[in-house]
Amino acid sequence: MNNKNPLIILTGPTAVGKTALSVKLAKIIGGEIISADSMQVYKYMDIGSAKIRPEETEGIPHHLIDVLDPSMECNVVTFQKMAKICLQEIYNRKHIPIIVGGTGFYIQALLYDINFEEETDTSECRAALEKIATEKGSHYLYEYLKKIDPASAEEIHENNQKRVIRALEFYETNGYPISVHNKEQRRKESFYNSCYFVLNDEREKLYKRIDERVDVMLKNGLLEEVQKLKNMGYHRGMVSMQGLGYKELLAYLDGDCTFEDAVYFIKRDSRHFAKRQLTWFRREKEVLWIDKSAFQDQDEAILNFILEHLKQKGII
RNA sequence: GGAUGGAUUCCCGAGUGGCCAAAGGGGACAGACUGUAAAUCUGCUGCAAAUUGCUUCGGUGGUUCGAAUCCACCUCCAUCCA
Repeated sequence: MNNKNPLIILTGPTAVGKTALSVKLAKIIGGEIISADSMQVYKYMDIGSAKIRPEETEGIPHHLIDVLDPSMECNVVTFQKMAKICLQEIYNRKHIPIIVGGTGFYIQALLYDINFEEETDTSECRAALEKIATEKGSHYLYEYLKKIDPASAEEIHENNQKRVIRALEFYETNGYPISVHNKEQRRKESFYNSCYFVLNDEREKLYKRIDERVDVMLKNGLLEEVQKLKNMGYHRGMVSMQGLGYKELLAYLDGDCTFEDAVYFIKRDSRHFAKRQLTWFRREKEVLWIDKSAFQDQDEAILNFILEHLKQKGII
């Protein structure tokens, strides 16, 4: 048998219907939900991040939602740390953890227990590199990367300044190339006895649902929510305000585009985001795809499929 | 009824005789991703095949060695004058 701890992952592109399904699943198997969502971690960002409402949880514990102030910066490492603590507590309660959310990178970090080097504050180093980039151009930085870490330079496109800077930053704070670190971490096997489900639907239906959901969010007061955040002092420079729906509406409120444009951008970028999520999940190993249309959108049938696999794995 | 402007590849839009399957943008599609990941970045987009061939620029004819580009007529759209 398997002496690894059980872990269920239920993910999929934005707006497929993860949340509703996850609550049903949790009720059946006695699970607790850990959100793997880079925006739902933040407080006050309720409508735009499609956060579950208290009355919808039906008593199922939800973790890592509303835990950070939007002025803080959430990243994979902080997520991983918080999630591991949650997991331990859930195991202590003899419950089964269900990871629900669309941030593939966060899920990966947790599932493979990727080891991130302990780094002290790198913001100074990063700022210095960003300064060089604006002064001397990103090409200059890329040439530098070629010298100190040719393997990374090979993989990272010159135009991808953020990742070039991160590779440089890693080298300067840890003293060895990030490509070496990544190579080691890539070899890892799943740390848990896991079942990784990706809920998906026909592209056309998914896109339609995304567009409609944006309209619903607007109707439910998304603009007011963003205005409130703006009034509280949160601004576009913050990581939290990079979220879909937030950055566009902030641009509108700052007078950089019309309201119609902002809505158009939110819808379009959400669709693009869904595509990127799908690309990510396709690359993950041992993923169980759930095509909603193959189940005629019947939650019961989908749940049976899930339960079947959980039994096979000995999780339930 | 008259005058003028326009109709370009999925969309917007450049192109005004050869260097044009046609700039650029958008969308669509595909991909990368290991401390910003709802971020950031890349590729691709007429059809079929090794260098090539075939079908495209509202329609039909014409001029020309050669036309998306010039001419004629027609259709539709926009604005203006009646």
